[in-house]
Amino acid sequence: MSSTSFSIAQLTAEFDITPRAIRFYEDRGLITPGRNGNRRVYSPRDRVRLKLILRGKRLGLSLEEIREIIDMYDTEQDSGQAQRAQLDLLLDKIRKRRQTLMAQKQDIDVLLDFMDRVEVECTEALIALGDGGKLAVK
DNA sequence: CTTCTCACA
DNA sequence: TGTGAGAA
Repeated sequence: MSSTSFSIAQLTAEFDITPRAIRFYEDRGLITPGRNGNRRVYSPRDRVRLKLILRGKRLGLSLEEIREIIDMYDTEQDSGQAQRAQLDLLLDKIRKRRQTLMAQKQDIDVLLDFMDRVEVECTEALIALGDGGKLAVK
C-alpha cells in the first residue's frame, strides 16, 4: 500500500516543489520523516504537515510561524482546547499579515501618486526645452 | 533515484 | 527561503 508512506520524489511530484525544499523544511524542524536506511520515508502525517506548510507559505507566513502552528496540530490529540488554540493562533497570524499587507498597499499608493506628479513634471520640463520630442515622430 | 555539504543571493 | 554544484 503506497498510501502508508511516501518517497521524497512522490511528494515533490504531488506538490510541485523540489526535494531540496522538502529537506530544507526538515532542516528547519517543520517535518521529521522516518528513515529506511538513509532514505527519507514520509508518513501520511508528514504529508499533511507539508500541505499545511505550503498553505502557510501562501498566506505569507514565515517558516517559523508555520512551525508554531502545525506543531500544535500534533498536540491536538486531546482535541478541543488545543484545536481552539491552534485556530486562534492562525487567525492571529492572518490578521497581522493583513495589517502588513495593508500598510504596504498604502505605501504603494503613495508612491504611485508621487510617480504621477514627477512624470508630469518631467514632461512639462521637456516641452519647456522647446520641443515635444516624443510627439515629433518624424 | 537519493544523500550530504559548501557556497551564495 | 531557498538554489546550484559536486561527490558519493
